[in-house]
Amino acid sequence: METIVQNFKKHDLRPSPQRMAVMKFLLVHPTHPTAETIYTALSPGYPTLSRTTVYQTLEKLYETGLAQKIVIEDGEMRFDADTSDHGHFKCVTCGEVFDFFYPANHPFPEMEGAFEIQEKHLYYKGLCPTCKST
Amino acid sequence: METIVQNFKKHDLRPSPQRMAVMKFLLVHPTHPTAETIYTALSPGYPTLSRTTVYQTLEKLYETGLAQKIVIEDGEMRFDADTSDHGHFKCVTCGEVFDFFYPANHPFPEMEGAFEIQEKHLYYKGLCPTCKST
DNA sequence: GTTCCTGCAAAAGCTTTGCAGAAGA
DNA sequence: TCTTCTGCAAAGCTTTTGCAGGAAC
Repeated sequence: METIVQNFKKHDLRPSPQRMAVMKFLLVHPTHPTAETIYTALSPGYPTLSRTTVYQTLEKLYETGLAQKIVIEDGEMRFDADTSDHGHFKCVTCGEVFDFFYPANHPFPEMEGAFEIQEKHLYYKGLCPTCKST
Repeated sequence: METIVQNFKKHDLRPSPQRMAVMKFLLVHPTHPTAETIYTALSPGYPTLSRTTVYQTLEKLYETGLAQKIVIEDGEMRFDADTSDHGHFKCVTCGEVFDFFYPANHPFPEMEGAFEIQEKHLYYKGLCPTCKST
């Protein structure tokens, strides 16, 4: 909790109750939620919370590097407070998104020419164990 | 041209003029166009062409494996007639999408457990040589 | 006082769906 | 005939923007 406030201040983000709630939700639910999911989950506790605030908060978290923005399917942006390098797997049947990790020194393809790479994203699609066996 | 017709028939797709035009556009323009880009480009030649047809055609091409569906940014689906394994790089400044290739035997992270992987996507973001030097 | 933040309402952008007519098998 | 395909219009969803009031610094 303390840490969240400190991280916010470090990035010139005011630790408003709404922002704290969104960040806390991401930390407690590492399920790569969408903005809508977060909004729906937090609404009962923050009756006046608006989607606008959720969207803006998530964008801020992404800009400051406090969260990752994940795009696997069009039309749904997901967020992840785990900003370490890791991949994502989306089950095409149940829609759930799983993490998968790899060593820090894992070789990634190089690019020819003078490209400046800022983000690397890796995602797979397929069937999760549960859906596969059904 | 002949090949396109044959590929279509192989997958039970009728080679309508509209579909041929979309497929041909993808082959001639390996620039990962969006549905809108394709629609805009083809409209002059097919005055009655509708977005619906473009969207449906692209979906069909994806389902039959004749094209790849690429999602990097939310809100824009891109398509690529090159269905070989390769990565994509999107320049955050100019928006252009570049291909990058890697050896067929390039090691990709493994997943623990009984996941059935159907698609692997790799994309980078950053600055392209032109935008970097500007 | 000035800047940042919230949230309502509206707009925007991309994609999908319903449906009727046309074309092909 | 029966299935597939096209395309107009409308709807659907997610996300963004304009703006006014409020809070923090």
